[in-house]
Amino acid sequence: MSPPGPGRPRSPEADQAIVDAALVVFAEAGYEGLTIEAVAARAGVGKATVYRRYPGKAELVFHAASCLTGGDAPDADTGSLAGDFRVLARWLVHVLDGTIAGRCVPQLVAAVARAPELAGEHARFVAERRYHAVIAVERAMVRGEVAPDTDAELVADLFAGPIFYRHLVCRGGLDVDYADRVVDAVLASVAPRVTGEPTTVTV
Amino acid sequence: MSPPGPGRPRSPEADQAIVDAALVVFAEAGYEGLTIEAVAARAGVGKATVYRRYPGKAELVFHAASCLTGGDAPDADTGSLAGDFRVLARWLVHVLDGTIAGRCVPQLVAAVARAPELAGEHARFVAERRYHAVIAVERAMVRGEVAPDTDAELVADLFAGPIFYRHLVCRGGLDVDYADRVVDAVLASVAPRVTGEPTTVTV
DNA sequence: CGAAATCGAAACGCTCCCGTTCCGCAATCC
DNA sequence: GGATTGCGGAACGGGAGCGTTTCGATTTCG
Repeated sequence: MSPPGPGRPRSPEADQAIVDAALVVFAEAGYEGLTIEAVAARAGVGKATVYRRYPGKAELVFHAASCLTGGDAPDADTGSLAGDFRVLARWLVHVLDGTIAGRCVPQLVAAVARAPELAGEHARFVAERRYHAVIAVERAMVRGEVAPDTDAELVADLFAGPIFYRHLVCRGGLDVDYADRVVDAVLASVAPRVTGEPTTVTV
Repeated sequence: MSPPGPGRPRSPEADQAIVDAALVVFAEAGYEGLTIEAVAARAGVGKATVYRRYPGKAELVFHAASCLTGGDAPDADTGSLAGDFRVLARWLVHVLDGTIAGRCVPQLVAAVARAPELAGEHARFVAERRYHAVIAVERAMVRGEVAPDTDAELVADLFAGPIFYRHLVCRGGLDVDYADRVVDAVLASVAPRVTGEPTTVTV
């Protein structure tokens, strides 16, 4: 398929330009609003050049989505849960607020709601980020920083939830300071209770 | 406009059927995918009956969105922050998981990203729910259940964030049990520290 | 050099939706 | 009863996007 038959090989520049353009158009217009013509125009490419690579809109969007990444995850093993969380939270804020991936997320969320075939890519994108937080919690468990029965998945939600919530629902107010405050709050909730004084506030 | 000139008055049943149908179609197809024809068909109504009420798609969606509500908020003044939060969290889960409003939220999130005129309605919908959590925290401050310098807005995010996150990003796993676990974690993070033993886990 | 496949660009027929306009009937006011 | 308005349904012209097909020029392999 790719390796050389005779004839002119496909332009890698066009490959990349099409994917980039597709992500930009997707972020701006959503799945329904994305047209092949718009992508081709933005990429500076003929429509045929797009159709030569993808059978149709669905495949184009699917492949572009699979190229979505916020860049490589930082190595967040700082030695303490607080340090790890701080790195991860700031990274997440950067991905959501400073990359094309962040602008695609709202559209992706909506698209997944009605295009089950996109659900896989979406789950991958999310799990990729979620994974780091879960690992950090498990490292903290080994160190005894948190209770051994801590629910790492829940903690990951507590930590990513408010940041996504601000990005998606509240629109903005997403900065390093906010990330740090969320981290502090989550750390407080997983800090081991002082022995003998459970401080139960519940009814 | 509405009150009686001569002639047949507009059918209230059609009014309601159009709004209901618009919300269902919006939840399934999103703003770009919503067509007047689909709404009219789902409402069991002629296209002209829709156009007699709304100049076009934008106004229809806008009005339908302004009718969005998860039902009346429960009176959540239970006397303790834990009780208030439990009621609010369960109510939020119900709204997101059991009403048309919940199914519209993902589409609304995406639509707001490119239709600034919807941002107002979206902000209203969110603030309406956020308000209750902030009030609950302020009541708890008065009672001395939480520190007087607690950031009520942040706590509201900690509490709503993970639930929206599950609903929007993780897709599912949203139930009463999850709501309760989030509430417990948030309560732990705002619980006053035992005096003299700050239990700082940070580096 | 010749064959083959790509390139950007333009045009094609097709389908779908928009917004409008009719129709015949029903409901309401004067 | 007569005028007026709304009803559901069907049709219309116009525009937009799809997916395909051309075109002439370019780039690579054999």
